[in-house]
Amino acid sequence: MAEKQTEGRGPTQGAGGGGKARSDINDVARLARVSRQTVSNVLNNRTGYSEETRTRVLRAIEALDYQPHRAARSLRSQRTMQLGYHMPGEQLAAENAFVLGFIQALVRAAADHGHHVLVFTEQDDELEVFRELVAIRGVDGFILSGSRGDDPRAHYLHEAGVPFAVFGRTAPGLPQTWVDIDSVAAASSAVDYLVGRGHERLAYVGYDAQKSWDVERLEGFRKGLADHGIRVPERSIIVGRALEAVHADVLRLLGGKRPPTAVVTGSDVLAAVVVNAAKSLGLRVGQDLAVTGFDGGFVRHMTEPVLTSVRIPVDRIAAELIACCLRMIDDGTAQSTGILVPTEIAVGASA
Amino acid sequence: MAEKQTEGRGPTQGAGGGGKARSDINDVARLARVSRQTVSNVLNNRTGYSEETRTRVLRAIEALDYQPHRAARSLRSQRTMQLGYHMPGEQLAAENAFVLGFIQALVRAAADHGHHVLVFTEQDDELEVFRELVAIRGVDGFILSGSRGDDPRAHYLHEAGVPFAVFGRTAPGLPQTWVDIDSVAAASSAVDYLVGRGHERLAYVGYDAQKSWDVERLEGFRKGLADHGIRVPERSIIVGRALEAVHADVLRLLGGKRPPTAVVTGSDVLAAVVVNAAKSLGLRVGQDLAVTGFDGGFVRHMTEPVLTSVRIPVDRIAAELIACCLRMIDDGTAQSTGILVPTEIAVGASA
DNA sequence: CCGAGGAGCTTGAACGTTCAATCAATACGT
DNA sequence: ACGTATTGATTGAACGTTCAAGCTCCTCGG
Repeated sequence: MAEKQTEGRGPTQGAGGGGKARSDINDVARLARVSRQTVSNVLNNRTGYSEETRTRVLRAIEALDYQPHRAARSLRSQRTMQLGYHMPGEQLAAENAFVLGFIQALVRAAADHGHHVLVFTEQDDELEVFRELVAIRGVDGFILSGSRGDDPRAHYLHEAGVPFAVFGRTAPGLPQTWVDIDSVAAASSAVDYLVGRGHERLAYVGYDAQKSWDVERLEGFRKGLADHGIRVPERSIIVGRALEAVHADVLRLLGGKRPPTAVVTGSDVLAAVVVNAAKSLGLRVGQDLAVTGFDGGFVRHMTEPVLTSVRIPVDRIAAELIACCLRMIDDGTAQSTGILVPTEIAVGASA
Repeated sequence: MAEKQTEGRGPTQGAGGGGKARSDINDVARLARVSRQTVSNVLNNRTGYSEETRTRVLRAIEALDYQPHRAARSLRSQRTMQLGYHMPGEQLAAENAFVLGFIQALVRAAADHGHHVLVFTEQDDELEVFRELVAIRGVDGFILSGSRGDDPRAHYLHEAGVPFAVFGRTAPGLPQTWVDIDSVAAASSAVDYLVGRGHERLAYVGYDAQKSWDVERLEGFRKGLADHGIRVPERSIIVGRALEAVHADVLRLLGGKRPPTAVVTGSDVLAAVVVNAAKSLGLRVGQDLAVTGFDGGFVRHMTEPVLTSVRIPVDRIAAELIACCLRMIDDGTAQSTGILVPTEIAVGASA
């Protein structure tokens, strides 16, 4: 069965000895006895080839361990297969505890679609890196998180016509795709949980209202109270950003007269602070005082007892974000859609 | 002063109205009345043009807001200007508290050199993503961290001839570039600090020996003791991975007879656990019991009082790693070098 | 029997840059 | 004055892929 020997050599070998040059699409084509284009078609599973050719091509790809050159691909197809994630830059921010898990989830979700994640943070001007990344066409789209109100990043990306998906809601006027948890429902579910376990004197500890989440979680707490016809004094609602200050306020509250029996918090980090304060006063968390967290990441395990916490389903959120973003990239259209993903309560021993 | 008008049109405009096509190198060349190549040379600051041409080119670049197309560049130059960072994948691992700060530092350091960071994590097989990234030429090099002993990742990258720099030491036989803190000295400096403040009954709480760091920190603790001629009972050395178990052990230790007056820990997360346990027993941390952490990230502020901690200088480390990695990429040579960066003690109120 | 249409495959061009070679003009040493 | 560098610049080709045509053969309806 005389092979036609179009040009019998294998993958382009460097003339010398050691140089093991990677094979390109032409090598595959040669081995499979088809044209470049057919290989390309198989690779991008388009139509226009027989089943038999397909297997021959796949076999050749396998044999040569061929993988298409990313840069060459992007150059022609205008797709980098990379998404950019703008991470918050503050080194010591308490929200950071959440971000790592989010990144992990994003990376995984992106990988499921054959994409990579380029993580960046602002240097000087917040939009600078965005502009650069868009200009050099370094990514196909962006994932944003931690929006505060009217987000300049969202405005810029919209303006520039670059696909993006937001975790959280932002820039009300803009057509955009977002994924969010129902923070109000989530916080109020924490109240439900505590009331269900017999608590009536509740308190709330949260961040001051910098991001929409902070506002909504407090709102959810208030709604939860209202649902059960409970009223709490205003001093039982503590908000702040500096953990030291929050700690002091909590100490005062717990040490005061008619202290709360349960505390809902806006994050696991804050819950840890509350646990700390409670223990300083000799209270046994989980027995003398119930505490719920909000996040469900690794911080939940840092306290003793392990926190009962409203878990933010990062995997689900990341999957939706990536899927939405990729859909926008494929369609080229920016329709306004929002997805609310449900939270659940991860039960620990703190409440 | 009649312009020569080689071909007077500006950046390639889409015929229609709205389409604002980006300008390419030819547009710049045209506007500056030089050739592509000269623009390219200016861009990559090579030699071979007059100062006057240079300014003309720069002016043109400025005017057109030109930025070279990343993919085109990589295709020809074989440089992606991207580095890969393999992040640990476990969602709930306590080491995670450290990773985010490290990523932030890496991203910043890379940006200082005009590079981006592609963060990834293993899916199934640990090396799978490495292989893929190398095959498609998605990055110029890798940054590794969290090496445990003989790291298969390092072996693979060495084998494949891909530049990489490691935070921590690994794979003893391999020529490689690493940056590390002197964990032994760091941990022993914590002992010095505590002894300096009058403590004699010390304890250690660390992770069990999975990574070299864990081992060295304990070793440093022992060295510190030896330096001061102090002996501690073996039960004062607690190692484990599950935070709950560590908590229980610490409770037992602190509640026992002749409990330590100071605890050195192998991470801020563990220190937080110790603080928790101490408070459960009614001890005032910073007064009745001194606790030192190890890391210096945001976790340090999660406890009350704020932790006194051995700070790992992530910015410095990231800068060195990136610089080393880029040097390897430029030179194409993998020489064996190691850099030990000093730690310092971030003084809080816990010790 | 012819022409339209489609399935299956191929070919030249293009994407935007850098590489390698070349060229013109000026400066230099003897 | 003449060959030879040196400086400043240009041009064709190449990187490895996908796009946009095109080509060939076969089928099928009229």
